[in-house]
Amino acid sequence: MGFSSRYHAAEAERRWQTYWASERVYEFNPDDSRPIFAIDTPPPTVSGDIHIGHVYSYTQAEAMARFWRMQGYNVYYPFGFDDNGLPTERFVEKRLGQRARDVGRDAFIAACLDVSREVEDRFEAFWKALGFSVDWRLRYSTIDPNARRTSQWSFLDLYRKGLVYRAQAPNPWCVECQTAIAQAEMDDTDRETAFYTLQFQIADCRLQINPDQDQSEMCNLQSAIQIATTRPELLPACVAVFVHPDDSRYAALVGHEAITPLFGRRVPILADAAVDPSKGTGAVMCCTFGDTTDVMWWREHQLPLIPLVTRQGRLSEDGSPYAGLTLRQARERIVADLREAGALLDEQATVQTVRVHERCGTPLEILETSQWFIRVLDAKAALLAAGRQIAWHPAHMHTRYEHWVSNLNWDWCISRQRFFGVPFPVWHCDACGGVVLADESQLPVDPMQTAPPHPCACGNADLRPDPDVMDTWATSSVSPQIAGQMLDNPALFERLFPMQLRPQAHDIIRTWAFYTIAKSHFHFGTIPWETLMISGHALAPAGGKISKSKSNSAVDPAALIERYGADALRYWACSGSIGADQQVDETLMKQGVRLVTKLWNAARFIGLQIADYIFQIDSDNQQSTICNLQWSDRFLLSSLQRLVAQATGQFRAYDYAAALEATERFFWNTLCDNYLEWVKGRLYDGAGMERAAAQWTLHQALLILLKLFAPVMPHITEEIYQQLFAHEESCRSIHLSAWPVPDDTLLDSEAERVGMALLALTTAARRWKTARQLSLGAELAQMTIAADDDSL
RNA sequence: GGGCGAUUAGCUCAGUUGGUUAGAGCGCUACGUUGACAUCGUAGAGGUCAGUGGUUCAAGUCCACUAUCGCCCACCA
Repeated sequence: MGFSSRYHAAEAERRWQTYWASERVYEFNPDDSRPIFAIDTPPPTVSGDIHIGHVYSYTQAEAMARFWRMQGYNVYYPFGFDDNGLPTERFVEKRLGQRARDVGRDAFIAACLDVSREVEDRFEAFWKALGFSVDWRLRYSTIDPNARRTSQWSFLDLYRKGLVYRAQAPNPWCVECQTAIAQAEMDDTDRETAFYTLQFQIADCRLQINPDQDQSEMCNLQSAIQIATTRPELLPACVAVFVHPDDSRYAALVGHEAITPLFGRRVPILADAAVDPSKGTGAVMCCTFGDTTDVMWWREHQLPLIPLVTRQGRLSEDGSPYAGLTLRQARERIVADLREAGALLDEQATVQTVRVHERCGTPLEILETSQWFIRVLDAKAALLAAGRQIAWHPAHMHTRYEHWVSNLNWDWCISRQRFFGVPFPVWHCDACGGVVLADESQLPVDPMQTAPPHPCACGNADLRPDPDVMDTWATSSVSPQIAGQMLDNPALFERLFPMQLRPQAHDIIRTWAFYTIAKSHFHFGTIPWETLMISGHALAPAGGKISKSKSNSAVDPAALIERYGADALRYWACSGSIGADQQVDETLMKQGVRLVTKLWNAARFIGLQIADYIFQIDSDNQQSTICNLQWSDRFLLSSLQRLVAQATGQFRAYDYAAALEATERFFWNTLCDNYLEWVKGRLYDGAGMERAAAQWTLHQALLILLKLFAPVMPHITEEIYQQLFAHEESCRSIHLSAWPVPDDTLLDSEAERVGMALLALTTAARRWKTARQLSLGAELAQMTIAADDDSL
């Protein structure tokens, strides 16, 4: 074998990936008695291709998995794909160029399964090409039978614990996707709209006139009230007008009724402190439902409900004569008619922030629908407490969780009126309004295809299957239970759970992290993992978010592997600090390539120089070598022990980036630029123990540095390790070898002082030569140095 | 409106519990092919650490305020 003059990354990386697979280097062994380190891998959403952001985030976690494996843990490293749910449905709809409801339930589900499978295989191939140490036997998807079964088990468990309920309630609704959604799935966007001022007549206003005052003025003042709105199309659903209780302009009107223009509906004028008197006219109409304030007023003041907007986003019969129109059409017509009727007093363009569905950008409506909810609002305090038991890296990300939980104001709506998801294991009884749950033995079950286990308690056997599917997060929030094989292998799960690590990006703290913590709390009263490792985002080279649709070779992961190699791409990913966003920077990838080359060349040289020593190593030989270490050897070995201690501490604190930087600095500057040059004389011309001391030192340094680099650059380190050290350590792979432990007997502060003096001497000599434009190889007649260290 | 981050060399970023002349890589300038490496090496130029005020013997680091940027949340009639 031996070292060729050049390292061919593409060939070597493929070769080692094949070797790792055939040697089952990363497979979890349940019979291994060492402590387990279980990782709750983030299953990427199947909604597009791999992008550089995935590489950034996943690689950082992968390097940590390698570190813990070398620390002696029995690493459980599964990999999942989140393919069930709306994101995948939207992706597939886009591909098919057809809406799900037009394709048909069964055909659409089949298409989703096909597309998911294809995308997941591509992802897996990519992660393998990046050298991921995943145990691919543990691959799962959130639509597979085990995931569906676990998810349905979760539902049944929560139902029995009284933590899930079905309610007819106002809830955010997407008219584009035609489904209910949860609070966590809402985004904000600005849109241009108009602020309309409408004139409402006051009912029976003449009866209110005080005969002692000027009649004409009084009548003008109180015969009408002006309200400002951005949603005139909701006028048919107006159920009240609100003013602020301290607003003297309207005080006299509170308790009376206004009449909606065009529709002539009498609605009460009510006072509520939630009204902002300075906004618009200070009087606002309450519709069912324009926003969450309307919902609050509707509840608190027990107002009637007019279901104006249909699930398709059109006006219902309650909007007659505008029934059947889309919201947009209705707005245009109603505004025009208001204008004609003289009820439109003002119209001003304005920019308004509206809530939209994060998946499609469509403004959300609030509809009263029948949905399943999980009671999270009651558990805020417990969920905050759970969050505090988890170690967050970086720590400040915990604050986001705290704020999200503290500010929750909806229970978690988990039902979706969609297709590609986990069905509810439930049949409804229309006779008594009760439900029949599936038996656990039936799971996973599709109630549309399977008969209920028994008739309803009321005797009715004609049950209606629940047609909905679960929110995708309702399933991915049990990823520790899915990945940990809770139902198939409870004994194993017992050992895996709570898991040690959840890596994920910061944008899904409010969803995946939160929901997983909630589920774990509800099911088991425990936290799901000990540590949360939160990654930042990769930013496009010019700054800003990576657009998934943009195909740019500077951010195309496959092209980057081809151009720089997996190790170099990993080097870039791991140079970004934990939790910090980082621009995609090809100069860092080039730096990674240089580091790989430098490692190769240094190893090639060291390998040659120590070849005649390696084979002699035995304890006697090693002992006498250590006794003959020179100042420079002792300097290098001593500072190496400090490096090991430092890098180990940094890895343990999830600061892989700092560990990498320190290791690189030591390797490049201390070892290559200086120590190697110092000992060349001894290596070439020295003899006996003097030479052996340098050989042993180089041997130790290279082996330890390879191990410190191994989590970030698994291929080049394996390549060198296999050539020089694998036989000696009797190890199949550097990645199964033991992480170095600092050897305190090698600490030598005096030698480090001498080393610093040697460095100063070296630098001075180089500066002197450079100033005279001499080659660094030029011989110097003599050197004197005013060193303050007389031990030289 | 509230919160969390960030602001350090032309660019991308490090700067640990406050401690001499603030670092790295890239880029730039000059030089050098020395028996691992030109995908290299050496040396150099380049920063009033966003601003103001404060605490301290000592502040890039701690505190307050301000500005700009990013993200999260709330409001959004």
